Amino acid sequence: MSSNSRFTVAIHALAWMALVQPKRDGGVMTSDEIAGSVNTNPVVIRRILGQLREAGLVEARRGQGAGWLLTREPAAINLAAVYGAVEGDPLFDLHPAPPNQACPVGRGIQPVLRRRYSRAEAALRADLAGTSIADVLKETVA
Amino acid sequence: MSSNSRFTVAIHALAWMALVQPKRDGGVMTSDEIAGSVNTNPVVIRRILGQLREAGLVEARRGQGAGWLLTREPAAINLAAVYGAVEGDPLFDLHPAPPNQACPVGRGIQPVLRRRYSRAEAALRADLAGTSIADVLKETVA
DNA sequence: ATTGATGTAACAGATATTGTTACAATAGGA
DNA sequence: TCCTATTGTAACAATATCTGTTACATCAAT
Repeated sequence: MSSNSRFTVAIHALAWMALVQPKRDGGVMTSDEIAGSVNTNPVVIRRILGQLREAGLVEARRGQGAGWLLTREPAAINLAAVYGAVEGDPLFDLHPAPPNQACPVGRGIQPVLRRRYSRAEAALRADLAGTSIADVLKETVA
Repeated sequence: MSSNSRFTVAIHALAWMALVQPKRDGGVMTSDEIAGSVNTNPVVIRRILGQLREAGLVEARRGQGAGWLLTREPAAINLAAVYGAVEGDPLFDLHPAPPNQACPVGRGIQPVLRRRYSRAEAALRADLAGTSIADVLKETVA
């Protein structure tokens, strides 16, 4: 599976925000600062934080003194929410081309796989839900 | 996540082999026949069945009258084994470039994520292990 | 008005995926 | 021994995705 690192970058950004934000007046952090910790380009960070914003996990201030803020306590952000925010597509694809409808397997397998895949994905999310950004941060700085 | 359809193709091929093989003398099926049901090119099938062969789930006969055979009962092949056979890469990537080692989060987060990701992947596999090719086939032809 | 940040479009390079052609290797059977 | 049907695999094209990058409009506090 050609994977991607958005989940990692999102968790890293949130963990760093959780660490720094309380120590800072106003608490805003810029995409530039976050990019410095993740070691990537600020636009990459803005793209990913934009997805987290749509999911309600962070908030962006604009204008002078702008930046990003967590909207919840780090302990109230779990990895399933982060995963849902940055990962839109289903984990497994079905057939690239529709299977042969003249074959009993080709005709019947897609709904079976769809159900099965969504159960597997639910199991993955349930596991991810057991860890929060606060948990990740605590382990990371330990 | 840029996904792929190898898992789907593998399950489809195995389910069809499980359906047809018992009805056939010798039981071998060619990549051409399987490609006809999946609706793809025989080379795509041979590539994927090759991975299943390396994992010991199927066997290939060569020469005249060659083709593919299941090496186990369909009830003894579970989806976690199929997933393991066709999906080599980890589910989630870490950082594209090493994070900033001067930052406490950048320095400490990778081992935490590695552990966490491998736990999530184990949860996924555990769920997949609960379904066999026989289960898929039964639901598919129902 | 100035300033410093977000939001987003556009593009390049790298890589993955699927489909395809081509052909060597294999082994059964005439 | 030769013919034949199939696997095994390399090579390539088309497409898509991912990451990084430049560029610039938008925004709001000072």
